[in-house]
Amino acid sequence: MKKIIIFVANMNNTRFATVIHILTLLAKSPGEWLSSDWIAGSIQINPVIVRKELGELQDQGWVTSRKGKEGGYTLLIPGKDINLAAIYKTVKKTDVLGKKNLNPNPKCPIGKDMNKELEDLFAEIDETVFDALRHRTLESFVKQFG
Amino acid sequence: MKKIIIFVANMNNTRFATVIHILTLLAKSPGEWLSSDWIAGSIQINPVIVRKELGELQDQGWVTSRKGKEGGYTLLIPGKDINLAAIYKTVKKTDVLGKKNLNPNPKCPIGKDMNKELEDLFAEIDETVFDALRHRTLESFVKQFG
DNA sequence: CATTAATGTAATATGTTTTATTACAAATAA
DNA sequence: TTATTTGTAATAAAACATATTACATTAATG
Repeated sequence: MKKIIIFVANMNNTRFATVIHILTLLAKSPGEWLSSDWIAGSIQINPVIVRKELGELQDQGWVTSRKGKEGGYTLLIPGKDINLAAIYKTVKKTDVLGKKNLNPNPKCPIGKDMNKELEDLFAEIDETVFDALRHRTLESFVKQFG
Repeated sequence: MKKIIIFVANMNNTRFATVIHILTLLAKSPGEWLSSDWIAGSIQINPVIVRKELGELQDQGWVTSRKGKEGGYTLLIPGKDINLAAIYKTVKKTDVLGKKNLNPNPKCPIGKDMNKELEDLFAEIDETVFDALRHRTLESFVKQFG
């Protein structure tokens, strides 16, 4: 699947939950082909959303798909090779601390430098989250399920 | 200002940026009364938004206000006594990793436990962010400005 | 080779959240 | 008394997220 992404505005707030749910199901059934309809039934969301997220997971090289009868999706790599920071990055569209205001007043001595200072702070906090997620893997997450 | 909050649905994505901007301006002018209009002019957002955020900052006990001519807002406590985790908590409405899906399928062995597992993970990441923000203060943030 | 079932994706609709705006009562300085 | 400011409700507009419909394409299988 090839995509040229010009600009994606939407930050889907349930995307991390959705994607880790999808990956958990796939990791629990290695070698099997799960359909978007079946996966959607577990999450109880629309199957088109599931297919879209699976498109991103294919872009990451984690998943492949098969069309037609008996088709579906399956994991290409073991869960221990997918860490949660990488999963988060596939769905993350805004900084952890949110968005900056677009036009702080350049004539105000504070306003003119605000976004530069926030840039540094926001980047640092994002890194903190990545660090915390990096040492966790899909495998360790999946192991928690009975 | 007393409020009974039944349920607040809105998570304003620029709220952290807005609130830290407001607090920075107040901290840079100790003892002065800044109007919501003047503050809004620095951020270049609507003054009503500024007054709403200042309402929350008053609830925290950090700020007080004065109505009427020559009125405005001023800081009640020094910037070193306000840490960024506390600021984040005043505006935070969702977990860092986002929202959970509402109704994972209880008949699915994965679906039925998903939100419990996500709950733990999401709480842990939130704590990580609080920890990173806790050792920074408004004072240290403000000092960065020329 | 017709049928069935699945992905991939566009287009559209609906719902939710965020931000801005309008309006005005209440307060207060001068 | 006038001018100015907060506090807040109500509404509007914009942005974002999710769901739905539709259908071309692909592939297994009887």
